[in-house]
Formats: sequence, C-alpha cells, structure tokens
Amino acid sequence: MNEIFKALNDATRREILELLKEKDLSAGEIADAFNISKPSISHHLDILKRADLITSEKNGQFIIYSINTTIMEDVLQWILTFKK
Amino acid sequence: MNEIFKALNDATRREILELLKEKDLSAGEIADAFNISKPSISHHLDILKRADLITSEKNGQFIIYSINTTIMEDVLQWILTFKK
DNA sequence: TATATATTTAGACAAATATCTAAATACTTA
DNA sequence: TAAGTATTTAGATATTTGTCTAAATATATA
Repeated sequence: MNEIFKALNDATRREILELLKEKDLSAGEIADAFNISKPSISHHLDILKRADLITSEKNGQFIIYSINTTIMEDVLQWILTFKK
Repeated sequence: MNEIFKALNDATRREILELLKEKDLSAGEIADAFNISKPSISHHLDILKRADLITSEKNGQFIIYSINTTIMEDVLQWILTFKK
C-alpha cells in the first residue's frame, strides 16, 4: 500500500496513468506530453512500475508502457473500508 | 486531489484514519496510539484536516477529531475511472 | 561497422517532509 | 488567580523527493 500511495502522490505520475488509460505508449511518447526532461519521466515511470501500477515491454528500440488496473483494486478496497 | 493523495501518502496518517473510522478521538488519545511526539501527531492531524479527511471540534480542554468519509468518495471516483 | 535514435543510470542539488524539543495558547479547577 | 492538563506553534534538522545535465546502454539502419 505504501508504494502505491507513494506512486499516486504526484500529479505528473497521475497524469501518466491517465494517458496510459487511453492507450499504451512508449517512454518517449509519454515524455513528449510533459515539460519535464526524459530522465525525470523515466524516474517517474520507475516509481509507477515499482508500485505495479504499470508494466513495460521492450519492442525493438522502444519500451512500451501499459497501465495495470488490477492494482487499483487494492486502493479501491482500502477506500471502501471507510464507506459507511 | 493533490492534498488528498499527499495526506494519504503516510502510514501514520492512514493509521490515524483507521482509528477514527472506529470512533472519534481527542488529539491526545490519537497521540497515545503512536510512538511519535504529540507535536508530530498534531502536524499529521493538520495535514489530514487540510485535505478535509477529518474534522475537529473543541470540547472544553479537548479537541475531538472525526473522520470525514465523504471526501473518500472523491478518491473512489478517481480510482473508478481506471476500472475499464 | 559507424551513426542515429530511444531510454536509462549516475550524480548533483534545491525543495518538501517527518520528526524532535522548547515555548506558547487555551481551558479547567483548586 | 495560580497551577495543571491538552494541544498547537515555532524553529531546527535529517531524510526523501523531483528535477536537471552528462554519460552509459541498447537497438536500428545506412
């Protein structure tokens, strides 16, 4: 849970997730969507990956990132314990 | 959203929410549940309050804290946008 | 094989964060 | 009103975090 909340605690990373919600993207395509250096985006991707919120797959020269929505289920369950 | 995720990004604060889920507690009672100084707990309570995740009410000498579950709804909705 | 492209790793740095102790504020009660 | 209890505010400090540039790694292609 710690890793997940840590990963979600950053606006850039949450936006990355919203981009990946639409479709898989390469690291470069993700970086192009922000005014942040590629190394910084790479670092954000690493944090999201450690939290298991995204997965990556090498495709030739590119590394394609995908969202892993099943992890969101954990957050969902935690939140639901407060409902009611 | 930023304030909420920031507030949730700390194990101590998440535990405070779990305590308040059970029942309202004074600042001192909350502090007693942790091996952390009262000023530090006071600081955590302040962050939770700024995120609107808890409310406080003065009762004589004491300040009683309560959880505000309606805010959790915002997180819930955000999470749900990822559930395909 | 040499060059270009895609991405990450390394290392540095400023800003944010969690914690502490000491002091201040607010309320209660003898 | 003086003393005690509850809580916060102030100020300091060590750690974590987000960012950068420069360099390294990996793949593609001329």
